[in-house]
Formats: sequence, structure tokens, C-alpha cells
Amino acid sequence: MSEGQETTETTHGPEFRYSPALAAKIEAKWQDFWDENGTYNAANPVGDLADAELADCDKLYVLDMFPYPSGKGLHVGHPLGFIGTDVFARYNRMRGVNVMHAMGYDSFGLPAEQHAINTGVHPRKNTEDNIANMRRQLRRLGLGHDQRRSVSTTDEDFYRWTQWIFNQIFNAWYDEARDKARPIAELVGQYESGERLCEDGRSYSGLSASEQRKVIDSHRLAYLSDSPVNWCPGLGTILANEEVTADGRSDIGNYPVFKRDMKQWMMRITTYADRLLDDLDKLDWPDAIKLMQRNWIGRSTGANVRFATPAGELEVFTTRADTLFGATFMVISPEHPMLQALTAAENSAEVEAYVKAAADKAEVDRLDATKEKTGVFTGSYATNPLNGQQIPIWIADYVLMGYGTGAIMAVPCGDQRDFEFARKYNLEIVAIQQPTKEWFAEHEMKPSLDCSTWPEPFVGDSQYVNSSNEELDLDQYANVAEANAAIYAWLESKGLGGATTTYRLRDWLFSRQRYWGEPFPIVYDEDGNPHSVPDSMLPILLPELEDFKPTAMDPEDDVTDPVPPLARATEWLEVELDLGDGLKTYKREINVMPQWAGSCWYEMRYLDPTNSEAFIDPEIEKYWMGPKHEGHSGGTDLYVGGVEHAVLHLLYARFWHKVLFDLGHVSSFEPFHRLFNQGYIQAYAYRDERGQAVPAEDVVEEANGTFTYDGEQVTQEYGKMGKSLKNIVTPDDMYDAYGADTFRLYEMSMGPLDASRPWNSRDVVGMQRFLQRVWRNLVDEDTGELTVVDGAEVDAQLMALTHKTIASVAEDMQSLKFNTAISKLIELNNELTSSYQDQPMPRELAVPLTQMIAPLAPHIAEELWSMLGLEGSVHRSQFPQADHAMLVNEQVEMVIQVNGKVRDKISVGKGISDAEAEQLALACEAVTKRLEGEPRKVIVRAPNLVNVVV
RNA sequence: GCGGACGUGGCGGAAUUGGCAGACGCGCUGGAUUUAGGAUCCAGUGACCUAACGGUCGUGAGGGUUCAAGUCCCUCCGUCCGCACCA
Repeated sequence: MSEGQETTETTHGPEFRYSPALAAKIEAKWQDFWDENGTYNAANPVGDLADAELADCDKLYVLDMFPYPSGKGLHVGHPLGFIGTDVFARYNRMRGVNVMHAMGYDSFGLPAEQHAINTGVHPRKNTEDNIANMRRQLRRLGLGHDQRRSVSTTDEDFYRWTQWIFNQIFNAWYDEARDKARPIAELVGQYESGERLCEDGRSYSGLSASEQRKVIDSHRLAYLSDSPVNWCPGLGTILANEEVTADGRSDIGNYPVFKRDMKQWMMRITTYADRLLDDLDKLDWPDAIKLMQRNWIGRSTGANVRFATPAGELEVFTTRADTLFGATFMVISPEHPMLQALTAAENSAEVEAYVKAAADKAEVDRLDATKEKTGVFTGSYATNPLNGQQIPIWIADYVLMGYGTGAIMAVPCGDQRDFEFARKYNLEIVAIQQPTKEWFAEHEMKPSLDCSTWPEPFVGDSQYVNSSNEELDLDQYANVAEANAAIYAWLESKGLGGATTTYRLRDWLFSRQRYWGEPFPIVYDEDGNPHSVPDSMLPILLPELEDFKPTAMDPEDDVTDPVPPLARATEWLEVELDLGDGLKTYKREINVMPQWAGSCWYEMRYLDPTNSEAFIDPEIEKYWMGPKHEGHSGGTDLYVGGVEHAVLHLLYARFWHKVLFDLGHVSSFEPFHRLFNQGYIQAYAYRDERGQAVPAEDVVEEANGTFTYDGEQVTQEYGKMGKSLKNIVTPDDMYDAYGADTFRLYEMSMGPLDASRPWNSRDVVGMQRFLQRVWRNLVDEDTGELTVVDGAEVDAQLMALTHKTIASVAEDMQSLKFNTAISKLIELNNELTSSYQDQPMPRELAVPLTQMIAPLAPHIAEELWSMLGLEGSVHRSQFPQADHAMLVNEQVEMVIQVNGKVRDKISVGKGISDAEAEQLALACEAVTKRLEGEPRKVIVRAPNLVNVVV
């Protein structure tokens, strides 16, 4: 250490103690070395990044969720997953595996644009600054990424391929017969040859060119739709369902969201609903996430039933067709297309008022399930097909247009909502099942089929009653499944409906009225038909705008139409193209893609970032992501990220990947084979008497367990790190106070990777002490010289402990249990510390110790490795192999229990027989003094345990 | 309301198949070194009883199975998360 630097030392002590200053010096040195030497470069089988040495070694693709380069910079909670994947990747690299680990930036998106609105700084400038800062913070952490593969979604060379994939989706249709997407040209072929007829039965060749376009466009996987969307004036854009919270506000910014009709780009994700659901079984994902995706897709099997009404057939979806005899009224949604026709003249005023009230209601109120149900009678009746009964048709906003058919048959005796509604409006309730004895007992009432005596509807399996006519007898059944089967058959035979499946999942709303996103590769002709721009003309660059701000809107203004910023790029807006029928003028699409687009495929661009011919070379995709065997999904080997992406990103990315799979561009049918959700790091925050947050770092914990700030008592709370709570700790703070290795070790030691835990800055010192002891075991703190000796005799017990540690650390690292790996390394090091307090440590022990800490604390390990005079980088060395012969102890400790309580422990040979073990146990004093006469029973588990029952 | 996960010292957390509860770290207590300590090192540290030897209790609460339960079964309580009128 130079004299000049010593003055900056904040802690005293020997010159070569492993202090923060020394750590900083070591860390900077090796970070430069790794960059210069490409230590973490991964080898591709072909292409620019190919490496002949690849040969026979295994591959591993470790992936972190694509980070957004936030202007706020990182706090200590952000890198938790990054460190976890880094340790795992480093460990596997040391096992000789070709490891892919890279990091890029999901850099399009609203925040940069919102920042631009506030500051006037161009989003690109702002985004680039943020990426640079995040790169710096992550580099300082010592992550072993292949730097050559870092991509950003805002790179023109990246979004060129995002647009290319959009074209693939636009130019594809879903062939239900083959259950896969196919190029749209093949559909055109089917129509032209007459193999396929239009839905209305007309022949395709008889249609006008414009009509033909409409037919084809209606099959595309990306299509324009004029349907109700989530309009958020506060953000000046519309949002996907997934981006709207349960209380009808925007996920970002918490602005009100309104439903209104607008023409928008949609992605036909619903055609993939079954595959997205069923293929979850092929994935190694946490059950909780699979469940969330299953719920989101919401597949529900039931039946469609068509009721006769004066305005024609009214179709409903129900999961309980078996209760059709009990359907005593119907309810349709206020947005139902048949409402007009069903409304009787004398009811129209009331109905209109109700519809208007429902439309004016914010989503918040509309979706409040706890509020009392409301509705009005339309004046029309439908016919119950089973008993011919005329049943009234009501409208009510508890029936949603977005699910099923937007209409229901109400069976008040068997459905809570219908029951409440019938009670409120005095509609008929007829029992069609005899509730069980238990049910009546539970409600402390006498069995009765008079529903007016029931406190709630009966739901479940039970004997059917009042459910038969001349043709159908459900009264013979006592469970829902059998009754459903019978009625499905009846409905089908009568042509009144039949079994069907419906989904909660809706098509994905894909356009945004913003500036900072990928432009669509779409132009419109003079008739307003969309055409994709030829791949050869990609990328369609974002035009430079003087004023890129979206038109400012009042968050409550749900009337004014959105004006996307690109509408003001007047020169860019129109373009002359020859798309096959001569040079013509086209208008560009002025919406941009949502932020999810880039993250739907980025994991493949890491693999082949320089490819200018394809988004990825198929051979490279196959090498890194291809299925491992028949039926294997393929995809990344490990994907680590937060649970907040459970449905949005993970569902969209799976959908795109499947389209690319169907079209033959990738060999894997899932993008992420194994998913792991890291926990969150949260922090304590403190408030004074007025409820104001006070700086958490200056709060003192008193001896009595209370907390004070500036002598005043404050209250503790626990939550996210954030500016408003004044409890942010940044990686930079940690680098300064302890160094990156200590910080990494602390984050990994706090608990299992998937658990959330509180940050405690004062606890970090424990890991610093550990590294200081490791350092001191190998290096003289006064001279900085290595103290390790060659050829010294090694204590057999320490050697055995080292090998035991190797075996156990290796296992822990492979299963992402870094916290226990660290505890075992500390134990080993503590043993070494006490054994070699006064003498130098043998090289035979020092080398494996250095290698074992390398994945966790890469800088100090590299420094020690170099001081040990070893070749190359420790991170490219072979992880030590446990000698299994050394793991077997000849002597083991046998536990002696009396009545299940531990009374003694004796050392025995590991090969001891049950009989010998029993004899030894019965002879020991702890047993004899408790034993009167013969033991009642002796359980022997030699050589570990003997339990004497007296 | 429905679904899911989880409850272990003062704190973060360990604990293959049921077989020594509390590894490791923080904090705390005592000691060493030091002009000094918010540095470093060493030792101790679940609770209770006991002068000590030793003993009793102890994994959210209650019950059960077992020679033996943090782990398996039943009932209840609490916390967190997801969905939320999905027909």
C-alpha cells in the first residue's frame, strides 16, 4: 500500500490487514484484469463468439431477469439475485462447465419518458446515463459476466429484431387443426385453393381485394381491434389488463383507468391458452408461480346453453349446467350487444339510466365485490328449455362482458351472487338439490326444500330434486359430475349447447401511445389496411422529435382522445414504398410497442449478440437452449428474478417463444426451463412523533429495546427501501465501508436466496471479520508476505475436515444454498485459524480454501491465488474434488438415550454391530443409574443411536 | 370470500429418510491487546431451578401417532402473498 493512500485509511491496524482500503485496491486490480483477459467469456459453437476449445464440456445458461436501468441507481436490495446467479455461475465455471452469464438492459419504458417530461432531457440521453451508472455499480460488484454480450433493448441493432419478430407474429395465423402457428401465406394458399371457405360459407376468390384482406387480417396473431381498452389519461396511454390493478388504477403511477373503445394492436395470446397452461407441467418452476399463471389463464370447463328470447337466442356460459332446472332468471351485462333488442319500451328509461350509470362508474367501484348488487329488469323473458318456464331477463353490472358470453343463467338456490340478487329483487328461488343433513345441521335448521328458509345457497354434491321432465331425469343423480354429463348430452342432442371451455385470459393489448418504445414495422395503405414493412427495411428507427412529450392530460379526463407523440413526426409519418403493387404512399403506425416486447426474447440475443443475419443462429440457440431430451422444454437452465413478474413478463415471453417455436425459428418450446424467485431485501424505517421518517442510519437502539433519533423516541416499521422512508443503503455505501467481497458475502449469508429478509448494516461486519481471518491465515498483516508453507505435514483431522467441507460446499452451491455454504467455510476457517495461530499454514489446505471462497468472494480469492503463485485465474481453476475416502470417519459419536432423552454420547467404531452397541449402551452409567431391572425395550440404530426404554 | 406460503433464542437464520434443536453470523457478557476503541483477537451466551454436580422446560396454541416429533396426522390462532362478482 502506498504512503499516500495510508492517510485515507479510516481504520487503524497493521499495514496489510484486509481493510476496506486494501479490499478496494485488490478489487479494482482484478476487475481490470478480468475485463482485459475476458475471464468470463463464454464460447459459442459457431459464429463470431465461437471457440474451438468448447469440445466436450457441458454448458449452462444462467440468466437474471432483465433489469430496467432506473435513474435512481441501485440499492442493496437490487443485486441480491445477481450475486446469487454469479456465485452459481462461477462455481459451475470452476467445474469445467461452459457457462453463459451476461447482463443487458431493458431500457425502453415509461420512467425514462416521464423523466423526460419533467426535465426536458431526451429519453435516450437519460437512458444511456442510467445504463452507464448501473454498469459502473454492477462492475464494482465483481460480477462474472461476458461483457461482449451486453445488449439494450434501445439499441437499434436490438430493436431491429424485436420488429422482425413482430413481423413474424403479424404474418402468422393459428392452425387449430395442427395446434400451431403457421405463416400467413399458407392460410392464403388454403383460401385460394378453395380448401378453406370463409366463415360465412362464401368462397375467398369471390371476394374483393379489400374483403380478402379483412378475412386474412382476422386470422393474424397480431391484429387491430376496436374493443374496450384500459385508457389511462394520467399516463396518456392505454394499458394491458395485467397493468391495471384490482382497484382499477394503473400499475405505474396509480392513475385512474377508464374503459373505452379504441382501435389498438392486440396479440392473440388466447390461442395459446391451453399450451401455456399445459406446458407448465414441463417446467421446473416454483409451484406458487405456476399456480398464479394457471389462475391468470383461468381455464374453466363448463357448457354453453342457448335460451330462446323474443330477440333471438341468448347464449350463456355456465360451469353448473346441471342446475338448469333451477334457473329462474337471467342476467346480462350492461354492455351486452342484445340489450337493446331485449329492452321493452316501458323499461327502456330505467335500463338506459342503469347502463349510463354503469358506464360512468370508475372501474374501482364497478369491481367492488363487497358492495350490494344492483340491476334492473329489461322487460323481456327467456324460455327455460327444460321446463318451458318464462324467466325474466335482467341487466346487472355484476355480470362482466369480458368473461364467458357476458350473460348468465341465474340459479339462486345454488349460487351466492344469484341468491343475493334474487333475495334483493324478490325473484323466484327453487331448490333443485336436497342439501345434505350436515348442511342443515351447520345452519342449525330443519331440512326444508323451501328456499325462503335458507340462509345461503347450497353448493356441492347432493341428491337432485325437481330436476326432471319427460326426456331428462337428473333426480336419479347425487353428484355434480354425473348430472353435468347427462345434461351435456341432452343439450347437444337438442342443439341447445354443449360442453365448452372458457378462459379468463384475454388477448394482449400491445400498443402504447408513447414515444420511448419500439416503433411498429407497420404502414397503412389508403384504405387503412395495415401492411408489415419488409424485413430488409428494418429497423424502423424512432424519429427524432423536437418535442417528444406526449400531450399532457388531466388524469380524470376520460373523453379526449390520446395523441401519440409520433403523430408530430410529420416527415417520418408518411413514406413511399413499393410493397408489391407499385410505389405508393403509406402512413406509418404511430403507436409504439409496450415495454414487455424487448424482454420477450432478450435471453436469445445474449447468445448471439452480433448476428446481423438473424435474431439468433439456430445452431447457437440449440446449443444453449435446446431440449435436453425428448419431451424436455428446453430454455435457460436457470432464470432468477422477483416474483413480481409471475404473470406479465413470464407469460408474454412464453407466448412469443412458442410462436417462434411453431414457426421453426427455435428448437425449445419454453424460454425458461428452471425458474427461481429470489426474495426481497427490505429494511427498517423510523418515524418521529409527527409521523415523519427520520434517517434510519442515525437511529440508535437503546438498551431497553426502544429506538431514538436525536434523543427523541421514534417508532420502527419494516418495508421497502425508499427515499421517502429515508432508509436506503446503496451498494456504493457498502463498497466504501467494506468492499465488494464482504458485501457479496453478507447478502449471500443472510438466509436462503428465495427468502425475503431485513437489511441490517451493522451485521455486515461479521463477513468482514471472516475475510480478515482468511486473509490473516495466509498473509502476514505487517509485511503483506504470504505465510503459506510447502511440504509441511498436514494434520489428518484438518485434512478430513477440509474434504468434508469441499463435499458439502459443492453440494450447497449446486443447490443455491449459499448461506449454509458460507457457514461451513467459516467453520473450516475457524478451525484453521486456531490450528495455525503460531505457525504457517500448509499449502495443501490454503489452496482449496482459496478456491472454495472464489465463487463467493472472487477478488480476495484471485489475489490469494496469485500470491500463492498459481497459474491463470482462480476462476478458471478446477474446483477442488472431495476425496470420499476421507469423508468416512472411523470413529463416530453414538447417542445414548433413555426414554428418548439424550443421556450420554460415546465414541464407537463405525462398523459396530447392533448387539455391541446395545451392550455398550446398557453398560454406561447414564443408563445403569436409571435402570431398575430389565429395560422394557431397546431400540438400536448402530452406529448412531441407542434408545433404552425403562 | 377463494387459493397459496409460512410461524424455531434478543435479531437474521441452521437442522438428509422422524433420531443430539438452535450450525453460522449479528448483538450481548467477560477477558487479552491498545494512549484510545464504534478496530482486532480469545472465551461464554435458549429459558428456568441449583453453591455445584446436575435437572426441568423449550420450535405459534391445543390434541394425537411413535421407543423417539421442529419434521407425520387433526383442530385452532397469527403473519405474509396472489386472485378478487370469472358464472
